Amino acid sequence: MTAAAGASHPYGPALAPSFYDRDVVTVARHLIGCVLVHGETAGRIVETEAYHQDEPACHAYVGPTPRAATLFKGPGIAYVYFSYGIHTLFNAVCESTGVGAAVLVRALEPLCGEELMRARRGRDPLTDLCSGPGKLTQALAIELSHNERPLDRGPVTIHARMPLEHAPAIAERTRIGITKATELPWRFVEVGNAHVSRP
DNA sequence: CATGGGATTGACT
DNA sequence: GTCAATCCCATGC
Repeated sequence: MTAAAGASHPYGPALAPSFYDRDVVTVARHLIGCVLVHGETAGRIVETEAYHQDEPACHAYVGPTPRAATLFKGPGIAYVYFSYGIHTLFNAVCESTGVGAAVLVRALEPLCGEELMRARRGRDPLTDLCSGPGKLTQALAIELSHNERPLDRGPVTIHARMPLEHAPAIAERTRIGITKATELPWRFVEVGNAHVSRP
């Protein structure tokens, strides 16, 4: 890779808060193909899910509890939380301030820092580095301290699709691993991408 | 304050 | 296919 210290990323510009200030399902679809960056590691987003306060699978459904408060604090910030006592899950908060909504990033195609990802994950196969929401946070070293940090300024940032890349083919699915509102087709995957968590 | 469950993963039958 | 790990948070007494 390139990357002298201080050099700009070889990706498009970081997405502004206005990108996230839209219907959360639309944002989930548009995030496919964008690039998630943290330090020397980066990956192309290939799987997302939308969550909104009006449906019971969303943490914001019960209102702004201490954990879910982040979801109401305005578009373009990170929502990071622990699941199953083991894994950290990364979301991008969407829609207007006061509305609880976020996109869960579920899988990445590694672009930069693959050896660092392998070291952090303790695994070798490329498709086992970021092919799940808990895996990608471990590979990119995303932690609870990144909660509520702005996604256009970092330390964790999301960038527009790589300039020369054509628009990805996107398939719509139902969300995974939830018990409520399972019928909503709010999961988006890039068709045929080997890094998706579940085909 | 005690308890139960979860937007998961990895190891094992 | 099954199942344990492990801890924060929401809920209820």
